Amino acid sequence: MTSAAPRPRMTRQRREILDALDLGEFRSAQAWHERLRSEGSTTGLATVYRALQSLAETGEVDAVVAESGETLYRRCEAGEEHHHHLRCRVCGKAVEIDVPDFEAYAAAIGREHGYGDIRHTIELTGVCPECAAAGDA
Amino acid sequence: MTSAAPRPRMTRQRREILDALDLGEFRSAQAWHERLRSEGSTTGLATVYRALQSLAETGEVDAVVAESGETLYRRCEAGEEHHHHLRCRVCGKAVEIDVPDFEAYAAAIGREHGYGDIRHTIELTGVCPECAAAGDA
DNA sequence: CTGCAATTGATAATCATTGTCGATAAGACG
DNA sequence: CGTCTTATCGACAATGATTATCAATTGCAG
Ligand SMILES: [Zn+2]
Ligand SMILES: [Zn+2]
Ligand SMILES: [Zn+2]
Ligand SMILES: [Zn+2]
Repeated sequence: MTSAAPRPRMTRQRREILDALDLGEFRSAQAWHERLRSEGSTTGLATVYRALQSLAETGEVDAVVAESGETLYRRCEAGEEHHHHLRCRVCGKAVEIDVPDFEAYAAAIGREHGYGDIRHTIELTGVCPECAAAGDA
Repeated sequence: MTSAAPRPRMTRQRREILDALDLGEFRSAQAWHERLRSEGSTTGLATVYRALQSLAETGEVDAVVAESGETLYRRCEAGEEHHHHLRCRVCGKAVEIDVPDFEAYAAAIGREHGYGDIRHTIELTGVCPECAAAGDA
């Protein structure tokens, strides 16, 4: 039923974005754009937004909504399953964590209340050792 | 250390907002404002934003950031402790849920990775029975 | 009752994100 | 390889939520 997903064209811009993603932590679309520009890329901001959104939909990158409302993106381990992060509020450095049984637990709670199509969000944030030492608290 | 919190003045506007909050589900600041207006209130939008923010800081109302980036507010049970919700994506109806030991679990994971000042977010969303029946899926 | 700082509200300003649209270039096909 | 079709670009305008301004009010301490 879902129209055959037409795989995106491999343009120079998309390639650059994928590359940049490889070495980074959670950053906003604008931050990724700035980084690209600082590396000499001429890719436009709107293009970065579009690419990140598309990548997030296919699960190739993780997206989290910060308290400020900005959406932050990060490249995940290749072909990785659903998972969660412990992220530094200061520098964005993230660690993937394991939340055993939570998936099943969530579904059970939903059933218990008659809710269907359950989805969940678990975000852990803190201050990493480096940032704590630097006192950027 | 934290400057003595000067309790907010009890103005007509603040009272109205508190009252409206009593009977509601998760709604955006703008939605709460519209509701007030429809009830005859003349309270301004900026005031609603300010009141909700202030209430969220003191924990008198819960605030969650939707995927869209909007912040949604809801009045919680009086004097309630930290807790989490199972919320309907369609109508906003929410149930408070219990996530045993997660607080301790989160702190442990943080310690394990050297992260400090751990905070967490757990949001469960689904479609409530009524909305499922109505097929607004 | 007075005086003044906290609060309000209409409005302008921000800021992230999305839409527009002519120009460009993947990539299918021959 | 050339062509052709059309997804994708990018500069810029538009949107929508939230915040800042600032003069006018008004809790409320004294
Ligand atoms: Zn850090
Ligand atoms: Zn999960
Ligand atoms: Zn609550
Ligand atoms: Zn519902």
